[in-house]
Amino acid sequence: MPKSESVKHRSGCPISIALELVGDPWTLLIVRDLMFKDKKTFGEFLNGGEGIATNILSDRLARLERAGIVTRQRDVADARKVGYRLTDKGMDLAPVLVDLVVWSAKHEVTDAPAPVVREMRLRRDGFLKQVRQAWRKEAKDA
Amino acid sequence: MPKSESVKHRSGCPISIALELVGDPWTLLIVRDLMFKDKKTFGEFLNGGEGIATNILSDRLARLERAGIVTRQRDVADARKVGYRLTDKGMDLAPVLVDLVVWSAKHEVTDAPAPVVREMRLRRDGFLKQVRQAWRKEAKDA
DNA sequence: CCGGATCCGTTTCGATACTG
DNA sequence: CAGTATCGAAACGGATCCGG
Repeated sequence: MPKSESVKHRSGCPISIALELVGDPWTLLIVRDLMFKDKKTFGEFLNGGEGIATNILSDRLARLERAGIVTRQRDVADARKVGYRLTDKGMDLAPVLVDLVVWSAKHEVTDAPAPVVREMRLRRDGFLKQVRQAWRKEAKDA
Repeated sequence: MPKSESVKHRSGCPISIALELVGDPWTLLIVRDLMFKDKKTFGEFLNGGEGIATNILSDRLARLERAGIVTRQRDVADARKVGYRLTDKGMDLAPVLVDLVVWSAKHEVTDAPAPVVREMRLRRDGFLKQVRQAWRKEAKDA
């Protein structure tokens, strides 16, 4: 299984997608938790990802760190605590996640359409800007 | 592993994503081949997906069909040939795929930035409309 | 030949138990 | 709290076989 697949468009242009991160469900869930929620620690992912095993979580966090999508840092106050944070590269995945949430809400998930989903769909650009801004703000606080 | 994961946003809204299709790399490749290229048949996916085994391909196509993302139909002229086609639900994945291609081009793939990627990024809405139109046209021809 | 189905050795996953 | 170790179960991939 190659990491990214490159093929020829009929017009002759390569259309490649990186698979190793999006090709895995757990990875997606972690990125989503980091992006749209306040989850930052191992334990929070454990409860939020709903059913992920500790070894899998550990492995995926390591992969994401190696891929430059998240950074890992010990809490200066509490040395036991470890915090994860999306990098700029990781935040660039926001459009993908947003589209995915919107698609899921339309076709798969039976929940009543949440206001957040409506905003994602109707004010996409604004929503993305807002998420990015919140991320930057959090960086300064830390 | 649940099919879709629903959690609470800090504002109290559920943010769910369907995982069974995007969580798998092969599935994504097949959808991409269907969407952006002319690939339609089993054999074309085999060569295009670059390295997928026949049993895996068969399984993924069946899953996609069950999920209502592709349809399967025998060629009326040549009974040996089988064609696959994206449904409307499948075409709704275009935004996700486009974002993914753009992200990959920026962060992962070393290829020179293709003109198609530029168009996806700079004229996103127009590109999506164009893809959808081509899909509709193909439906009429068949 | 095309479009798969089946079998099988190998790899990976994931639940639980355990450790610092 | 933040992970490792272990081990059975599942998925993968390669080859081969089969029906039209």
